[in-house]
Amino acid sequence: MSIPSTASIESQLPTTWSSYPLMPGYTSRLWSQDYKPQYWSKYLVWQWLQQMVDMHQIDAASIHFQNFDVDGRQLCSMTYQDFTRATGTMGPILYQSLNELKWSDIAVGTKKLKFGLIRTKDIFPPSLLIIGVLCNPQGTHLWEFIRDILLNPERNAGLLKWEDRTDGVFRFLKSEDVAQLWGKKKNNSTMTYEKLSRAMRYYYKREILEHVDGRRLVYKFGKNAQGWRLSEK
DNA sequence: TGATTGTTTCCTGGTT
DNA sequence: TAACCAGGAAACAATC
Repeated sequence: MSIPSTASIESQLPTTWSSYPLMPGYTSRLWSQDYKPQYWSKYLVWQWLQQMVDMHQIDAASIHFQNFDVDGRQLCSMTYQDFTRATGTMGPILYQSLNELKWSDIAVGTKKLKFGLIRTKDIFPPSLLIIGVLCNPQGTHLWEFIRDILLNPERNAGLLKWEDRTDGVFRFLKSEDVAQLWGKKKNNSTMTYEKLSRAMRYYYKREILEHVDGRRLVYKFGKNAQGWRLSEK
């Protein structure tokens, strides 16, 4: 089977998520054959990695992210040893998860889904459901979006900065740019920092963020925010 | 189909 | 005076 290039795959994807029909209980994006990790773009590889970090409460600092600056085809060619070298003790888990995805019977699943009779969870293995969720931008919350920018400085063009990495204190460097990026993710061209910050303030009550006194553009992750700590286990 | 959740939008008033 | 902060209220879309 020949594998199309990442660019050609992405050019075939819809520009908006809503252009694919969703069924009740079905939160994944329908990609037909593109579910397979072999077809992932670099971005999806990274998203998968992020999701695994969150799911297994991995210390993100222990992962050599530069080793995952690859597309799905390159990812699938990585050996067990490659994963262990790049992620330490998490290597086996990531390797197994990837293999599970590589060999899942996607064709059967998508065929059944076309008839709209079966919920995703009935036919997809758990790790595949993870991909479904992470491929859905509606599933990514604002605080996770912020956290992911902070955790990936190579993808963060001076938008946000850690003030105190240990305490989870961070600062907006380009508040409006972050708001624009968030708006782009949500297909909302009218997003502003004013609106984004209102959403941020709602997190105080849920203890996802903690209030930082008297400092402009500075926020702090709270006890209910996960995946940002250096030694989160 | 109603309830819930997570924003989004708008607003007023206060602070830096 | 602009930019930001705080939080109430209502609306909205997705999900349960």
